Amino acid sequence: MASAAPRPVPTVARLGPHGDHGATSDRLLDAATELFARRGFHATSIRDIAERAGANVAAGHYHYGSKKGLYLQVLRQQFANVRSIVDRHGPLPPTRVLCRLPRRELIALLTRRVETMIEVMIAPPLQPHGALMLREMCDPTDAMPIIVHEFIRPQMAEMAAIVAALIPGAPAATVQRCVRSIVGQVLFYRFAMPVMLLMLAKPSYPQRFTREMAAHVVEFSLGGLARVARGRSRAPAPRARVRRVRAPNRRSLRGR
Amino acid sequence: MASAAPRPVPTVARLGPHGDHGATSDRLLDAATELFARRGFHATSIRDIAERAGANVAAGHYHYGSKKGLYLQVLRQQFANVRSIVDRHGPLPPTRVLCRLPRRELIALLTRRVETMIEVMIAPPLQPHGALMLREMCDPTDAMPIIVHEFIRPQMAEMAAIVAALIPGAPAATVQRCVRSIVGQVLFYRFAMPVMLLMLAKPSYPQRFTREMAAHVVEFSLGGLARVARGRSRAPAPRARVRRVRAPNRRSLRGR
DNA sequence: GTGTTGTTGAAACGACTGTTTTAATCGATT
DNA sequence: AATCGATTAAAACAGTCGTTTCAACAACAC
Repeated sequence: MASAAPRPVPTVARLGPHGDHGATSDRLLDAATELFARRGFHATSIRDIAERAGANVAAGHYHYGSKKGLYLQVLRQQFANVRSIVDRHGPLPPTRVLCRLPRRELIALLTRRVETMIEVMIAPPLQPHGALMLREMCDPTDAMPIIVHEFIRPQMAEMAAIVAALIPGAPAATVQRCVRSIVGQVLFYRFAMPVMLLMLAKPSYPQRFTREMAAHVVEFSLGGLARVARGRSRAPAPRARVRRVRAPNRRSLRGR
Repeated sequence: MASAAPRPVPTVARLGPHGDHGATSDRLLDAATELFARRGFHATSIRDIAERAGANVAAGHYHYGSKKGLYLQVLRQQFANVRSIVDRHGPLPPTRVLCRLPRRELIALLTRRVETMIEVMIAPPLQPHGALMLREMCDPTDAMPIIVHEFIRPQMAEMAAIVAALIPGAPAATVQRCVRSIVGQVLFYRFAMPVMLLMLAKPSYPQRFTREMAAHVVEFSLGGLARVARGRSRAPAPRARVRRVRAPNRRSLRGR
């Protein structure tokens, strides 16, 4: 593998203490990726990472400045990976072309995006992306803009273009809501994975399951889009109020 | 405060070191709830909790045995709260009655469930439930069964009953998938909240936003349900395969 | 009063944390 | 061969961690 794509000429590889291509720094990054994804930032120690990488405790600081620096580098690398996968679709046709596409092809475009998302985030073997992203949702760090810029924004922008073409004339806010409905359906299976696996009594999602998942999300979403598009041209439907119910007094629930 | 609602008769309050009603143990639980939700288990120290509760470091162990014991008690209490809110709807009519309900009323039932979910998990002021649940999805602990049993299972079971009535004759697996699509749409706004707020450039969801959120999810879902119900009686649609693309070699992406 | 029981306070325990220091090692250039 | 820079290794740094110990304190039973 590595021999097929040889390292950048080592004679030029003098980039100072940070950012060079020593084998140790790679092993550190791999070990850190694995452990940060599995246990999280706080529960992972530099010593754990060093041991798993077969390196010294000081190596982390030498190559990445600090634990947080290493963490940031892990996320940069991981979401650059994700971005490169997403970009395999090639650029989406411009909006004016998209709007003239037959519905069948629009659906195919949407389907491919949904399938890619499932493949990247949900289908086993699980990649570190999902766990790292989920952890960032718990404790946002400086890496959040990376995730948004490399993964979420492009993914949602492409979907928005397709959705806009599927429900022509819909206001931008409506398109955004629909995109979130589609993405939300997919991400549920990743974010609520522990719950789902516990309820399914399985160690991981079966292949059949992820396959049917993609087909269902597309089907369900096409129905949703159709109704949203139809409803817009008929009733404004400004009902539905979220009632504001306070949580009950804590003490009244304490003693068993 | 404490004088307004006097403690349970102190002469009987002899329940052993754990599980009594001392004011300290309550303050500890409140402080722990707040901090565990905000910073997570590993990033929160017993000393932080004790300080915030105005108690000694030893108090935590005295009342709850260990840090993990305190954490578990926090989750038990919080999801008992959630359960009691969800149960305010009163029991759902049995399935055979549900199936004979006019469609309008079924939609009203679904809407109420969606609104409650949004209110409990998403609408500000944010309660600790959401953060604690999200953290459990990152690092499942012994508290997972509590969450599933007290919150997820009943919520999804009720939705399943309503959905089943809305698409009569649909197989159970289809109903389950639709329920997950609905719940997923809602949970997206909680799980991806940091991303959403960053993209919206807002500190929290505006009231308008959560209100429109509920209306949209219901509309979108009704469309999805309609299409899934219709599609079932026409085409089996066994297409859509998740392609299995491996992540690119890490090294090829490293050096900037 | 004495004794008992449930609760709190201060201090200390050993283990582990991220980080720094210092010296040794390696490879290529001069 | 000598020199220099980049890298690695071992040890120590000052803190913090969860937990324990033990003395003091309060309220009650007798």
